[in-house]
Amino acid sequence: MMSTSSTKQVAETSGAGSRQMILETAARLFRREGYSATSLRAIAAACDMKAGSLYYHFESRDQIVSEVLDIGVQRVFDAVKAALQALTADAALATILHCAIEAHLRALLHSHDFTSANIRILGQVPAHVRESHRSLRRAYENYWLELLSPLQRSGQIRSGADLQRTVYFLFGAMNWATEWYDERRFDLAQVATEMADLVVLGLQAPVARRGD
Amino acid sequence: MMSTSSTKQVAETSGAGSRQMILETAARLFRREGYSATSLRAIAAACDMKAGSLYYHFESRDQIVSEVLDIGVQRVFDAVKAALQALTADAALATILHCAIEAHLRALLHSHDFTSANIRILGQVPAHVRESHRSLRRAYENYWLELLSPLQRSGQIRSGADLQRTVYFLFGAMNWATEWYDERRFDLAQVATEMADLVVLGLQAPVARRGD
DNA sequence: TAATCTACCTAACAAATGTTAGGTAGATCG
DNA sequence: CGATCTACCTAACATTTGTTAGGTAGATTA
Repeated sequence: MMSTSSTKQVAETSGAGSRQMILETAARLFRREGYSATSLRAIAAACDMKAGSLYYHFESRDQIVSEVLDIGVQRVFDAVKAALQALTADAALATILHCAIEAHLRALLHSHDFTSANIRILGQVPAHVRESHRSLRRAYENYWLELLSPLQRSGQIRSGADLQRTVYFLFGAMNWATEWYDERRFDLAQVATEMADLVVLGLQAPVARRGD
Repeated sequence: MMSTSSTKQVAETSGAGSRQMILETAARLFRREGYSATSLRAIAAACDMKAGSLYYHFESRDQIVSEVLDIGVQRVFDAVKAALQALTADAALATILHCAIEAHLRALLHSHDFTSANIRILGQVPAHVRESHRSLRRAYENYWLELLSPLQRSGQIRSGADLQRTVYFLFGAMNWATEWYDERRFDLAQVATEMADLVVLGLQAPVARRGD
């Protein structure tokens, strides 16, 4: 089990030291204000520090944002992998997709600034930062492709569906939730179920473009 | 009233007007670099001007970004409305959705910096700019809701689908294309067809969660 | 011709930026 | 005890930022 600390987050951030706190603060500000609008002084101030002190823990601003980006994808990746490993090997399309979608949405939306920050600022960071981050993103994308691929070969997904684009559509529908999801107005499990219903029905049925 | 308007009208309608050029340049840079990273000096330089000159045409940087945002949504809005007006009143779900999705994607992705800029920078602009832009976005969202609503009442869309969330999912899948679409690698009509297939099948079939 | 208007320009402003150099209180250690 | 290490601090640097004030060449108008 995890530690028995009553306030886990405080215990973790203060226990693991300032470095982790800086990363979490940076992720929160990057997500809310964007990349360029988040200065080192703002990050430092939110940590009760001064800007120069950040250089004790990091070599540059780019290194901070780079780590924030990587952590963001890794958290979603790990969450989805863990959720799917709990399924049996012969799980059906609907089960697999619902499980993966809910895990992705939960990691993305529930108090994880890293994941939301990743979605929002990736298009704003300097090219070399984005480049060094690309392999991890590619790996996560491939993970989804290899999740769907056997389902198409076994006939559970109609052969007409292009899996590459399907994954893009799915990522879009899920990641866009960072723009509208509000945990006070929506229930995450219900959103995940609705999205899974839509996609499962859209993928498994045979194509019938005219009439019904 | 219309007497000596020849000069004025030429200046207004010719694309050579500096004001329009500034807006187009700003949209292009906002899209590529993000909001905070695009300075007035950069916009001006790309127009062969100096930063101070922009204040002859605009009151502030906020006004420029505000107009860019509005134009972005308005272009997509107009394109979708025009495409749907070409349909007959009794068009089926599949036809309507395919038409609307293709129009949205085409306006979003084909050489329209305004539309892509809108998607990318909306989350980065100051709150009061985003606020003044909200009614237009809300109007476009409602347009889609009122597009789907009669289709659900007539039974073409299963009653279990929540239309509000469905529109969110759709916007996500479509708008996310700004992150991966490359006109050299994909065919827009095909992407639109695949997305429409997925969504139409997902919406029209009855919910059947287990087997078939 | 003289006056005005258009569409820019230059130059400066205060504030904010990432980054660096050097200093320092307090803990740890030989 | 003194030495070293940790984790910050202050103060400055060269740029860059949005914005403003005032100027000006050229076209238009009276």
